[in-house]
Amino acid sequence: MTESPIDFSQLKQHILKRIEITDEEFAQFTSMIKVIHLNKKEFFSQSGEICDAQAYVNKGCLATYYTDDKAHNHVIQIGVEDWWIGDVASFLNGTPTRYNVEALEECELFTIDAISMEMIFEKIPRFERFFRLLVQKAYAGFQQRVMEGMSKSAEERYLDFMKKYPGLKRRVAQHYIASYLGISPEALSRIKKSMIVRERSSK
Amino acid sequence: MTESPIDFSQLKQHILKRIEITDEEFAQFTSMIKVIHLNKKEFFSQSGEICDAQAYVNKGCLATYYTDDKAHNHVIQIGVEDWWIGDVASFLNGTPTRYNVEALEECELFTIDAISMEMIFEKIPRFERFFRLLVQKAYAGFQQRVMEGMSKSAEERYLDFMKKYPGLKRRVAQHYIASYLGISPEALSRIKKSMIVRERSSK
DNA sequence: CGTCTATTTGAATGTACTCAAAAGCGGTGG
DNA sequence: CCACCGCTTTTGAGTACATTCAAATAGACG
Repeated sequence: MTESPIDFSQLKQHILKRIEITDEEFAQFTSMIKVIHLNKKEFFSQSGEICDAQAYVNKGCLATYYTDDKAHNHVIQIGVEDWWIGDVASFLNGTPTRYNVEALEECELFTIDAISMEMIFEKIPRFERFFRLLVQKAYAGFQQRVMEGMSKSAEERYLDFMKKYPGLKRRVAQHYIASYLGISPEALSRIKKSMIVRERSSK
Repeated sequence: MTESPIDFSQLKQHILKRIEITDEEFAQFTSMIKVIHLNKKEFFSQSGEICDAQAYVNKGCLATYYTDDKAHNHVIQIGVEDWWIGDVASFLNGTPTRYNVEALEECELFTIDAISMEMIFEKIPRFERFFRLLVQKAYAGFQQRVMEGMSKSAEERYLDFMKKYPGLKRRVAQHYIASYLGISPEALSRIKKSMIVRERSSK
């Protein structure tokens, strides 16, 4: 039986951009990692569960959303290659998550659970810094996004979205993008249309 | 010259609810604290500055808001007695804050800057946990608030607000509350009116 | 090729916004 | 103590933007 070798090079670059580690330390880290493969529409985690792992997206794309009382979904975040996903609050506190994390494409994830993370922190304290930076970045990014949601029009937010996630609109269904932008799918369709019309008439 | 003694009892209770510390450790902590007094409309911190301190609200009430391109203010958070305020991202990363933190009443704040915080962490590592819990709570609370903003009507959010901050509407100007709820002052005025009308007709 | 789902379009509705004016409230000074 | 000033809140009118529901079209996939 042959194990296919796993390519961690993207993850390694990701970490090296933030902290310094040796090959050996990286190997210790990857030895804790579980590789998870998700098909489109499968879940990494679902509302009500404890999200006791964080996942590095090596390939693919996922949406984090929550479902409100009226059974409407609200996409909080879209994660693509080289991002981390998973509910940080649930991970850190051990409380149930309110989010669903769903694969929008076939995905390859590298996951690490809270216990392994603790072990890594003990062995290689610099990882604590790495993880703290991750959480801070998640928090700051979320704040940024919310502030933009409050002050920009839906069209501006759509333009920002396309800048932030180049090429993504060809990969994920529009209604996920609409939800991410905080509008209905119909509204997004109309915004796109009006942008095209304006584009044409300006030539 | 007589120093008036500072009453830290509320802060002590606040901390004891979360971690165990001795009187001596608490004294070490308070020795790092600066007491700040703010009059109504004065700022604890302003956009563009580095917010290198966190503040415990011993008395009074403040709003954290940011000002967008169109010079509109958006209240992100309202902090009252027994809360912490200050931009966590700016504090941790040393980056300029995008927020203004303004006193809505006369306030007494107990502040601790990043360097003192580091020193406390070294002397009393349990404070690291305390602070981490604080950040996590801020993050989780912010997420919660945003999720509610997305799924609830303005009226529901107003009802939630009054439950969360009992008595506060008598203390702060309505337009701050409106901004916190994500609506215009006029809209809030109308919502209140329609609630009263409905109230009356249901009797 | 047919079926299922996603997207677009249409029409009517609603919610909140802007701008403008009036009313209310609180504090200050005569 | 009252009159006035400035600021906040309320009310009104018109408008913009996105929503809902329903139907038509387009796309994806077996």
